[in-house]
Amino acid sequence: MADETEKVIAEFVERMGLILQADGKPRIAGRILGLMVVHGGPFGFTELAERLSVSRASISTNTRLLEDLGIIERTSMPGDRQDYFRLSPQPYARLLRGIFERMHRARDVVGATRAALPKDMAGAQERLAELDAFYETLINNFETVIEVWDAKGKSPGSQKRELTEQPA
Amino acid sequence: MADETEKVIAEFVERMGLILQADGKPRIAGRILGLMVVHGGPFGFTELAERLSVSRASISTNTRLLEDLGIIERTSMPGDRQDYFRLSPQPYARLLRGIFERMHRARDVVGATRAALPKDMAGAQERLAELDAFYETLINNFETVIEVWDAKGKSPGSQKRELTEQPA
DNA sequence: TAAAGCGTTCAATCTTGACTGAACGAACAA
DNA sequence: TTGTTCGTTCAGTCAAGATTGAACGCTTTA
Repeated sequence: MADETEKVIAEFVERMGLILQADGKPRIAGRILGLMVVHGGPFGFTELAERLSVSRASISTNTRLLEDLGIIERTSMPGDRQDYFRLSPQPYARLLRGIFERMHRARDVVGATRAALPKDMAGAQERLAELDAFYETLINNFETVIEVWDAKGKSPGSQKRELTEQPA
Repeated sequence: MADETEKVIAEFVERMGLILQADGKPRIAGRILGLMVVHGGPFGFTELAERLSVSRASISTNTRLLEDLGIIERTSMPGDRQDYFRLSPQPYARLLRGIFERMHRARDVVGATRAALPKDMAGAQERLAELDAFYETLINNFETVIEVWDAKGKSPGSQKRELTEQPA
């Protein structure tokens, strides 16, 4: 693999780290995800630690985080007691759920406040209603995107997944 | 105003702080926004600092942040050399732009990587294309929401803004 | 049995960014 | 002029959370 290509990949992995970080997740989680996007194959636990020059403790924590989010899956190889990880079937839609749920929580806060505030605080009620409506449309729209994306993932067209491409 | 009401408001202000924080913005910015949502009226610079028990330096920094985002506006009162702040006309859609731009940047990273990577890395190209497409639909959808919301704000129906409600 | 490799956990460290206090210049008042 | 009230800036502090090293329990191998 060309030197230039290596550089591009390293850069991408790093940027994915920053992107996930901007999403409130640890940077290392993003780097792991980045690595999995470019090189498809399952990665071994130790291998991840080495490639990212990061402690095994971090790999343990962050793979579990990504696993809990449903973004990656833990697998195993026959005759090998190491854990392996690879992208989940619909990794990206899962990423969305985080944002989606945050919005939902925000709307709940607004709704609860609105209900708890006296009706005669007209100005406050009005502004809260507007904020509520805003989150409402936002959430509805997000729901649509997630559904569409999930459906797309279930279509036979993009179901292919090469488990062994590049021994990673 | 009832004691219970005060408590609800304080709670709301605090939660708005956390909501904005989850969005990568300082907590105090969220508290300022929360205060403005419940009490509509313009707030004086010093008043904000006192009500939130926060340094004037923080108010300076965070009002400017919100101002730059287009979420609040700085105004002035005749015969008073203090600065005053109030919600912008379409405050919530502005909040969105942050997320929107982050997504845009993310898609650019993916696109650039895809272009820089050799075409014969079929697996990588395919996965990057999928991620690219994902951000694409996401961005398109967001654009729609923002447009819809902007249009709504421009309709005469919700144009009312009570500048003087509650001397705050 | 012992030794090595595995993943997890936890206390400690390190990093990042929010927040503050103090100093400052500008505008106004006396 | 001096003194006060503004808002801003900046160096320093502080807090939150990411990351690590070490210890641990478990499983496999010899």
